[in-house]
Amino acid sequence: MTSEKVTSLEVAKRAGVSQSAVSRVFTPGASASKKTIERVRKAANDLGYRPNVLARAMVSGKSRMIGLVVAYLDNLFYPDALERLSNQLKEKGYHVLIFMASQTSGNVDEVLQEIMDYQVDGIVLASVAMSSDLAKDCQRAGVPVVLFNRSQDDDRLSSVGSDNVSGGRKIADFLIAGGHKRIAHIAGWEGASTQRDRETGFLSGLNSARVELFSRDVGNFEIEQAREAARRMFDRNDHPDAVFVANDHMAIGVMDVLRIELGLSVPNDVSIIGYDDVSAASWSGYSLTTVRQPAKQLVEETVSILIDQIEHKASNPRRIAIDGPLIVRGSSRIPEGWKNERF
Amino acid sequence: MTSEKVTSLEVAKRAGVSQSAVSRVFTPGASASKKTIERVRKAANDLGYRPNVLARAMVSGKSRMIGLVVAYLDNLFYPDALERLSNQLKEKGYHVLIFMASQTSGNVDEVLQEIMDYQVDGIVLASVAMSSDLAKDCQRAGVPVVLFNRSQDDDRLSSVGSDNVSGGRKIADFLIAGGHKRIAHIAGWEGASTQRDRETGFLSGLNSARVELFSRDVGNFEIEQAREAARRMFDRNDHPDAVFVANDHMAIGVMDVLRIELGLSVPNDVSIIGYDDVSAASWSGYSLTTVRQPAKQLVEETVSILIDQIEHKASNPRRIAIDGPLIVRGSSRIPEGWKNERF
DNA sequence: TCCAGTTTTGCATACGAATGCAAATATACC
DNA sequence: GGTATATTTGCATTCGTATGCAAAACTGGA
Repeated sequence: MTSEKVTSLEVAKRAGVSQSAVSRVFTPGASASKKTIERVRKAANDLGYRPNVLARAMVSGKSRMIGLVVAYLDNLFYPDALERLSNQLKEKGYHVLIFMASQTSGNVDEVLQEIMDYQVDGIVLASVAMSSDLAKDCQRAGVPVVLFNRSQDDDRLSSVGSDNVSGGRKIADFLIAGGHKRIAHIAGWEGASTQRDRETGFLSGLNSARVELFSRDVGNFEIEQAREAARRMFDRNDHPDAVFVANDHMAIGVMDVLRIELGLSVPNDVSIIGYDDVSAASWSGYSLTTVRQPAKQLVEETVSILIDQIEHKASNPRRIAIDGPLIVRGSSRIPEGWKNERF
Repeated sequence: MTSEKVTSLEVAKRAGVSQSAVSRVFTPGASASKKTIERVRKAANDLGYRPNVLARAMVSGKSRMIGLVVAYLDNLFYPDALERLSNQLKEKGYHVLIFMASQTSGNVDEVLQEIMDYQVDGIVLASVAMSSDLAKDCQRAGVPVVLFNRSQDDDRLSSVGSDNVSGGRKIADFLIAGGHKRIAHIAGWEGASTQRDRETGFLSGLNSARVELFSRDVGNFEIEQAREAARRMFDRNDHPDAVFVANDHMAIGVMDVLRIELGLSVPNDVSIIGYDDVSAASWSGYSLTTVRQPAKQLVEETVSILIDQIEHKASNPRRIAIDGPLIVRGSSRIPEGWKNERF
């Protein structure tokens, strides 16, 4: 009745071989004769034996776990990425130990310590940054770190994201081509590199056309704060005729406020553009024009970097920015003769 | 440069004590003198020592990891629950090892085996079922299992969910009180206990009022399938004047189809009711009437059961169904004189 | 059949921390 | 101060598996 785990020793006895033989049968690349393999497999099956990953980790030094720290789980971009990440890592024989970081707060370092306690083989920080000290610790411990959808000026850290500057610029170009005159921006959390880059690209786009930003507010990547920002921004006679909202999650909240609370028409009165292309952006209720972050590729790169560093000791961090297309939908006025890149 | 993990032995040397002393300082409830505690703490700090959870797990038999299997991560109900679960477990010193199950498929058992390989102390199956054989294995291995938002007729398994029968009935009562005459249902995946229970309650409610179900289709808890179900259901002259959609995730897709593709007015032409009360249900764009699943309480119960069974050896499985209130919003015609339970 | 070369096997040890036991030390009380 | 009791300490072992090393068992060739 009580816990009875089957060990390699028991399998060994039953198969009439040594414990090492059993271990070798379950270790890819180790040498064992056909006969032993067969007998051990049989005994293992009879007893329902499976190798203990933890014990294995102790001696090999590889836990086959990847630590993931994630913040904005209510933004569907992240659950989607999480699912992909977990599946792809599973293919490679790794699994995900998950940790929540409370948004913009500074508890990330503490959480990272806890992660390291589990001897993870690698770490993914999704939309979260870490202190320089910790980065040093990770490097010292030989644990590769990948920043997902955020970058940081620390050459010990790899990062994977989309080209946010280029994305921001595309949005500006598109809005200007659409003839908008009063272009506004609702920012995410200003501490985030994604926010800074998107805004930089956006402003440089406006600047090239000698257009000034009409108004600006901050939503901190939180839907409720974005709604409030929208209310403030439109609580005056001359409101913007276009708003770039720093991600889809907030953009959706903003659209609700504009259309339902304020009775404005999107895109006739105001064009809205988001960023990410989360699934809700393509729902017909929103039909949100946005810049797509290619989640599949982002995750593939993330996994590839991790595996390279863990298994091949490729130790130089990589920084990757993948270009994402503008996905034009119904939430924005479409410039004359605009050829849709994709739908 | 290379990986240099600090061990308790090194700390011991530096502090001039034995390895056991170090261990005791870091083991709550073990005895150590003030002096040793102080010296060990100091040495540990200097060296940046932190106990290795895996080594600890080997000897104690407790990994302080909980395995979580989850399927519908695109339904925000689950990311929300995941976040709560992770946070609450963290409070208790546990962490979550996450695994994806591809929806209605049968790969859950395989995934569970992988989970057990990590010697998790407990398992949560979110919206996923397991084979009876596996349940036996878990019990034999002393690993408690909690089914979250799904139940199963196996008295070895605990389950936590809302009272779906009662919820379904509330919806029927409400629609009938609202004077609806052609009441339809779009079901989730019919293999799920939640689906069966919600529908049972719903039908029994209709039955009590001698109302027959007007039409029925299946969306399998997938938004795209729900949309198609809605198109089929409304592709005729006499369509329903009310639809109970088995969860909010699908209901939102259904509303989009009805309002935007078919030009119907909700709730004037048709009332829509969902189930879960995910955050999007309260967005003004949808304002969906729904039955709330009290996620906070559900997770609290889940954690409480797990901890009880792990730490107190309380070995009798518990089955919990928490009643959820009907949240009346704008997507449904409101009966005369209806007193809103809550908003 | 015998030998060199190759493959397979078992022994012993390591990974890092927790813990039962007995010895050593500290504390209390008279 | 002395004895009885309580607390702290170190030693040695344990958890389950992987692996270097040397012995053993095969293989093929002459």
